[in-house]
Amino acid sequence: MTAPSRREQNRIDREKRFLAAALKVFAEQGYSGTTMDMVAAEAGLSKPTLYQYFPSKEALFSAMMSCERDHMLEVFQHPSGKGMVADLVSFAWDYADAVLSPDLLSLARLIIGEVQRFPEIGRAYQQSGPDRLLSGIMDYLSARREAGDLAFEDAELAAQDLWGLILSAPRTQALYLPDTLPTRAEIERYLNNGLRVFLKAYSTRPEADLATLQTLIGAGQTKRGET
Amino acid sequence: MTAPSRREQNRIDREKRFLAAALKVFAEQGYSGTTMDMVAAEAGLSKPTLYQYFPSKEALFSAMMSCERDHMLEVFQHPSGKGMVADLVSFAWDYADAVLSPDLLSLARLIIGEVQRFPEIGRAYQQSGPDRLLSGIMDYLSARREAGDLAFEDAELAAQDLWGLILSAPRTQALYLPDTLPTRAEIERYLNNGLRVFLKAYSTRPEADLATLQTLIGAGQTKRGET
Amino acid sequence: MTAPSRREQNRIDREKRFLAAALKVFAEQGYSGTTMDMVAAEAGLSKPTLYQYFPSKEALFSAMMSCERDHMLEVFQHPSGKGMVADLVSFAWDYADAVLSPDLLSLARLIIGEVQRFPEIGRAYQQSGPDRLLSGIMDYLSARREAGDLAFEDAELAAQDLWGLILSAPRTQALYLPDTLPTRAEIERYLNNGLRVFLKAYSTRPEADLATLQTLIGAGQTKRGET
Amino acid sequence: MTAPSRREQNRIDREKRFLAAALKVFAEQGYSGTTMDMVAAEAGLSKPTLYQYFPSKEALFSAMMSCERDHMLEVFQHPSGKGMVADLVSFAWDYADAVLSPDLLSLARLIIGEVQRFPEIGRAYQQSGPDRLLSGIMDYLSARREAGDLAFEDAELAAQDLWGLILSAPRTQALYLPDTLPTRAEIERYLNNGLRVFLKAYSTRPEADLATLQTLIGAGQTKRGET
DNA sequence: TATGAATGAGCATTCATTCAT
DNA sequence: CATGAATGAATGCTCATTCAT
Repeated sequence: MTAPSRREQNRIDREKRFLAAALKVFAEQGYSGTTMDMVAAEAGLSKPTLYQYFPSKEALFSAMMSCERDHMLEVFQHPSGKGMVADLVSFAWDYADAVLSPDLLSLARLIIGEVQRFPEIGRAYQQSGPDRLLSGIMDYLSARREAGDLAFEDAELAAQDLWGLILSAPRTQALYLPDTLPTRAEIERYLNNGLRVFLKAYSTRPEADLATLQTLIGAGQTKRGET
Repeated sequence: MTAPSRREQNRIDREKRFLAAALKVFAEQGYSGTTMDMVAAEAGLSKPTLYQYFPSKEALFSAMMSCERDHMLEVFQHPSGKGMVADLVSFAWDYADAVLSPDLLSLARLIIGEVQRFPEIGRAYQQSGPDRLLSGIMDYLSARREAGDLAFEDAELAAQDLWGLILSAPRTQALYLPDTLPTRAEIERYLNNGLRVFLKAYSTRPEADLATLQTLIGAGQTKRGET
Repeated sequence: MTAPSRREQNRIDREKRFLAAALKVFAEQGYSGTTMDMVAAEAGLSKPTLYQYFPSKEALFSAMMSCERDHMLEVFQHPSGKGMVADLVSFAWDYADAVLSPDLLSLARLIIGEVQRFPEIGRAYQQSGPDRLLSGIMDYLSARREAGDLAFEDAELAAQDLWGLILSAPRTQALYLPDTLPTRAEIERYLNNGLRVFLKAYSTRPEADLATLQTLIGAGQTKRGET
Repeated sequence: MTAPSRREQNRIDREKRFLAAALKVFAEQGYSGTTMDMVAAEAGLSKPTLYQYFPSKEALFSAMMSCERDHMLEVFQHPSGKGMVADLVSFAWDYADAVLSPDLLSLARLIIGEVQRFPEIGRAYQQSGPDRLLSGIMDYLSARREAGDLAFEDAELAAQDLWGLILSAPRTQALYLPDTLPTRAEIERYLNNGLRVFLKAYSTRPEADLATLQTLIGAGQTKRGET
């Protein structure tokens, strides 16, 4: 495993700069609204250099999307070990932070807006983002079913229910209203309510879990630090 | 009430043709990706004629959006009178048919993709589409709470939960995968599951309602005709 | 000589309206900057009607120019009979009023600006405007030479000298500075000075004539009413 | 003082080519009649390249005008030292050559034709062309008055008289008849006559000066080489 | 006859892409 | 290798001109 030469390193740096610039500009302006000049300028390099790294606008777009797909994997968290309700609260906040972050929302808007022209990208994003997230949830929920904490037949449906209860409303709204991100308080409202419904429907001992949830809420443990 | 002259009628027809063409092309290509030539060609008329009706690309886009917003109001249904579970099943299919129709999905993708450049349009769509739908659900659920069938504190959250349980998953997927619309069977799966969870969490007599739901499902009454 | 029918009269009226509109718009916007829509709108009629009277933009332009050429003939005055100096003063003011009128200046700018593309029009204007004016001056000056009041060999040169002394400076300036027409006082200054030089150079009794001029100036008879 | 790099030189060359092309095409076609394609083609370069140098048609027009205004300053001459009459003859020919050159006439027509749409340009031209020329004449005439050769009160009027006597007629005609420039003989006729009238009116010893003028004319010294 | 409506051709301007340095 | 400079092919929009009513 030889260390990359200085030249090679330089090359990689530039590529990253172009990809970061592309992400920013494409997310802000959309595919057709983005010009190669904008990307080059944002990267602080020249247009021919950009073309040396990516042979066309479309290639740049695809490469940027692949790159983002890779980045997205890092969202998933491990259970805290403080019990299911605490785990779910923790997961929920992690998902909310990720899914409602301005950057990811911009990216999602971009993909949704361009998906008819680049169907592969929609599929790729679906597989690497939502699908992976969903399967992470599924794994956890299945483990809890094994542990006797939850009861359900179809883990996928249960996971989708959790996601839908917790994040569907704020995310849909955030997609349509880019200048009014939900506040922490609003997120908390959706989150607590969603978890409550989820536990009512899926917990094997709903009263206890709802009480625990209430405790966590009362203790302010569901609230995260303001930005 | 004079009938519109032939001239006037012609004018209205052409305007409609342009708006329909604009909807199609904008939905397929996005705002920047759409050219006035494309719209004119799709409408079977010439570009200067298009400009006689709409003074700019942006005006055409806005007019098309207003027009679509007006169309969207017609979705709402009245309760069937056959009981709450039957009502909910009926509502659910109506919403699913509307929300998952290719045309409305295309329009939603367009709006989401352009919302950073046209924030007003996102707001307008939110108000005339989702908000109105949500308030329709809220009204019905509140009535049922009055009737003692449901129990909840916050009608808005309850309505959002219903929507999120039933349609969040297929709609999110449909947004990302434009060429693979969910089948009726898949929709049915989400729908039945969502209603089950909703009833478990919100019904004042969950067992009875779940049984009713099961009956409706067993009787195939939740399935609608294939396209 | 039958009177024109009402139809015919209507036709002539419309033509005049179009020509007047064309004069106004062409003078303001230049040839290329003028659109047939502008002319039709200014005339309060429709574009096809305009085309019924003039088969093309160029034809309209030429017709308007011919029409204006005909109008220009009416400027010339007859001697007042109060003596040469009074005549010259009177002529000078008449010329100044005509040549420095905003409308004629606009027309002159239009012709000068378009003369490379429409050389005939420059020639036509030259013949019907300046040339005719010049020959009027020549006739008067020649008569005065016959009467022994003036001495010169070449009447054309004498006439051009008179014109150049009196109007060259304010007219040149007015052509270049369309928003600052010379005031009556400025015109008077050029005019009195020009006449003085002319008389010094051409009069057979310069002292007497200069004294007369001084008298007229002193009596304020060279000043005309302010606009 | 570093020499400009080859790149820089190239840039300057191209800019000059564009400006020269713009002068030619604008002068021939007027502002609205000129297309950026024409200018680019005349310069032998492409339209986008033209836009790289000048961000808009209007900017190109203004830049060209500024450039021409700078060129105009070089016309002024110094007295020959052979006496006032010889000086005036020399001046007169210099002015005539400049003012009646096809290029300057074209430029003047362009400015006059566009001055209503670009009033600043008319003012700028007036200041850098005619005003400067006039003040040069005024200075010389004032010096001669100091020397006792001329008598007048208002130097500006005297200078304008000189200009008007000498050049008003041929220049006015040349503006209107672009394809028939005055011949040298015609210019000479206007010139000699104008100087004669000027000396008659302003010289302190008219007979002597007129005789000198006659001598210079007789000696053919007022004639310049044919083009 | 007069006009609302329609359009082919063009114009200012921009963009993805390539070449020469 | 990196870049300033160049361009063919659009793109939004307009105009002179024509048709159908």
